[in-house]
Amino acid sequence: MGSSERRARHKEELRQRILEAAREIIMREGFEALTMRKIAERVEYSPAAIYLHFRDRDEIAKQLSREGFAELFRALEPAAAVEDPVERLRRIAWEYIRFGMENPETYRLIFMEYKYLAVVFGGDSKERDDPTSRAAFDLLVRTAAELSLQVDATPQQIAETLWAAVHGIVSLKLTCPVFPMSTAQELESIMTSALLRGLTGSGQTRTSADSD
Amino acid sequence: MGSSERRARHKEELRQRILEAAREIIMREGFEALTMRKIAERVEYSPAAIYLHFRDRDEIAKQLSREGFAELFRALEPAAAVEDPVERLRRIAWEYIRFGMENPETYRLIFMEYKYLAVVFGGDSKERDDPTSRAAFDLLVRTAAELSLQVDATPQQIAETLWAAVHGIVSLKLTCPVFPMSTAQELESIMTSALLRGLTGSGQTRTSADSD
DNA sequence: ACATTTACTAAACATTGTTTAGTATTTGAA
DNA sequence: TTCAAATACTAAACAATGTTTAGTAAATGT
Repeated sequence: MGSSERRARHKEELRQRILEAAREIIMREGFEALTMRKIAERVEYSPAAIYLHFRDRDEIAKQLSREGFAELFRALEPAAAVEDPVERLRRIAWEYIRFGMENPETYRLIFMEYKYLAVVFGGDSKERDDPTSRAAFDLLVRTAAELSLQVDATPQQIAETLWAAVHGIVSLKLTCPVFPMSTAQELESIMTSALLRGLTGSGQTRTSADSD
Repeated sequence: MGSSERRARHKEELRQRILEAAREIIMREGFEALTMRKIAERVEYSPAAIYLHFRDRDEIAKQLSREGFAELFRALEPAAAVEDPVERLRRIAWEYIRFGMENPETYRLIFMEYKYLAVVFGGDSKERDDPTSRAAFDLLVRTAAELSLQVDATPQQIAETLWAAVHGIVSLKLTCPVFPMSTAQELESIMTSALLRGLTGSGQTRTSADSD
């Protein structure tokens, strides 16, 4: 009987519909507006039905966080293919910030909501960290290793520093759009220029405003 | 009759007790654990009584955010008095990060909780921004203006970039203590060295691990 | 002395996440 | 076919939240 397969397929389909509904709610009204009842209404099931597919609300958020990270990773892939390591870092920073500014709720979910970053990056002892996240970060570490550094730090530390720098720009702009008066892209340009120059000692000054 | 004054004093006292209770709850159990009922229990009044002193829960959080910012400002004052602008920035960055790591819940409230940064920095059209925040930021801008810049950016932009950089380190570490494997202070040292070198073109390499 | 303001509470309301108990429906074998 | 067991689902309840309402008791000012 292939009927059990049909049922499994149906179940998976509903699971996806739940995630899709959750995504839509978050995009439209923000993460804090995500309620089980709203999801239930959107998929036209009772609230209790959702618990047959996800342990709790957190499970849904975690899954969305994982998928959001994968999406970010995909957005960075073209930049990661650039030959020159310095230019590669510029492009990665630029695309990272663009992703954050264009997908504020996704970014907030992954990197700013207490609890969900640990899901992606491990440390939450229970769950193993998503291999995607390691792959993404290794990208940075390997690129950092290609630079001729003028600073006493490991590639891992350089990568973490670069990440913190761009994350700082995005998270600040998302938390308070008006105060850092410069745009995220302006800050990115200054940050990247200064950091790369400080790290490598080389005097590149051109802006990376070529993409888009 | 001084009795009305006594009543006013008593009222102000209760207001302070409410704030104090809220502070304690946040410190002990985090911001999300802050409930009106818990505050009420701690000050030994009914939950409704709190609404006689604060419009809603948000008002309490906003007030704590303002006070937290003032506290941060005080923590930075010694660093702001340093003569040499480069060393001053190093010290400010160091103390900023120390404050964030030692007061994670306060930092989260001020800079990471959606809604409250706008309170401190204006932009929330209704409320005028706290003069303290402008003063604090002007400190950075003025110091940036003292640097001999090798980069095409205004002091305001430099200041915003520096702020984003240290904020990135703190917020990343607070959101996921385990992943950025380096300590906040290690990242700060690398970040500051690279940024300052990139901005000024000068080759300072010493670490700022002198304080504490 | 007495109307009014002030300080307060008990109880209710609406909204959350989540659980429980129960009901159809489907499945898989006797 | 028949029927126990698993499956998919819901209605209703529960507990916790922020906030409001209606009412009470005491202090205040005239």
